[in-house]
Amino acid sequence: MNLIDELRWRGMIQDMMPGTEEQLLKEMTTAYIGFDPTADSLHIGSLVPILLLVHLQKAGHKPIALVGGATGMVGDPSGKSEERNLLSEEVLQQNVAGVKKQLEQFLDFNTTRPNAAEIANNFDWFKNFSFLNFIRDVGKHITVNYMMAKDSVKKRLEGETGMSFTEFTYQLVQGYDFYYLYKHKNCKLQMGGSDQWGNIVTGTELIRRKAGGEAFAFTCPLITKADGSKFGKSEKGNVWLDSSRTSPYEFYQFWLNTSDEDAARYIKIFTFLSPEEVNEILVQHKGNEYQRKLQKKLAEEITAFVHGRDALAKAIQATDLLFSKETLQIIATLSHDELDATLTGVPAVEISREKITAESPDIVTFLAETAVFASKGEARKMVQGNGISLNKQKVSDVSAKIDLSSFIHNKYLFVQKGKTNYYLIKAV
RNA sequence: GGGCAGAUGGCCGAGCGGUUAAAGGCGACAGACUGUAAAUCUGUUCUCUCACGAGUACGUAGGUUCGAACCCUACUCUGCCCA
Repeated sequence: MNLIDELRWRGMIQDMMPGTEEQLLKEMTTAYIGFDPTADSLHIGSLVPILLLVHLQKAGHKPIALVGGATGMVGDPSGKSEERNLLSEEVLQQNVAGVKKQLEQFLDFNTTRPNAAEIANNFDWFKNFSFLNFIRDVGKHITVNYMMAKDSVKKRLEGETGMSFTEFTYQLVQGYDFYYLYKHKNCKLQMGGSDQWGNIVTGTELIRRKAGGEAFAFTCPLITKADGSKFGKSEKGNVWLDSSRTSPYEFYQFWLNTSDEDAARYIKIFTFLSPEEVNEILVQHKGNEYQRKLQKKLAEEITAFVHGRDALAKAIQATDLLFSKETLQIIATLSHDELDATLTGVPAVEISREKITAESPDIVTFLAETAVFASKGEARKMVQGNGISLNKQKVSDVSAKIDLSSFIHNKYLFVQKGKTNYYLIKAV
């Protein structure tokens, strides 16, 4: 299978410019994707573009990951119904550094290879590009009529929030990136999410008009969930690639909870499994959905890709322990150190032993103090609503007292909020 | 610079002098059912309080009134139109 065939099979191609496939078959092609430095870590929404670059490199082409130090200063209006707030320069620089570091994990930068990956920051070519020069050199080639026809612009003109000149300019800035990379890196292909199509096409247009060159593009569909809710959110918010923000355990859990319908699509998109392997899993899954082999495989593959095999092993250990029917019995057989090691990544809170002995607080106070809940009121509602378990035992009595005897090994207390959210409380 | 419209809880959106902590929807969380799914049904969803209750809140600051999200004034911000 060639690259495009494979990506098509995986469901990763939405739109493609004519000639793209031929270009990729003809020669080693340099291609790029831009990443927005809106935070100092990428989240799983960026996983698809990352994977596109990885697939591209595996197919023998040369990937460039572009960090938008400059475009991040402007703000992409695509898919946004409102004007964005500008990030300060310091924040932006931190973010660029963080994002860069993460991207480096996923691609092969070994310069002995002809298709070694590269990282670029568009701030490098924009920082000394004056406004006047920009509007003369770049702006002159694209008509306002053309720019206004873009969906991202049209929507905002029709909407009621309007659009600043800054964001209106965005497509030109990004378009120039493509032109610049075309000129200086012989980069002929840009990829991205389907929301980027308009911006990308402005780039190819600029290359055509300004350089008389031909450049190509394809986009992948935005990841959706079958129930229509937003992909990439857990009850704690974004799912990040940075393990200090979202632990491998939480990351693994996120994927494990994918619905059947979604998982069947995701396994093609987010893993490198071959069609045969995927088919086999789908066949095994059918009729045995309760075993959730599909979700497990999905979670394993992605967690290993992002966090490595060791982290995956720990995530599975913790999962097996917490969601087992014999959690308590197993724990009884483990030493403190073994427990600590097994439960890496499970949200943990420490509380002083003296405090518990001295106060033996009621469960509501206790849960509020250990930060499982923000307030007593919230904790109370949840206990009354039958949503809290201590050491796997439902507790619905608001006045229940907590003392050291509640702790396993005199040290560990498992608080469960709902069915799936565990907090480990350690008495120290 | 001038005219017009608007600013309500995480979001959308009703309310237009007392019965409004503010309809409805979305989102979020929980319960039931299940497979740690999905769909469905139920409950919760400003803060504090065991609770009775209390405190804040409808862009900001004043004012009118027994009483204001609702009326008046000024200001701020947003959009539209004109110059």
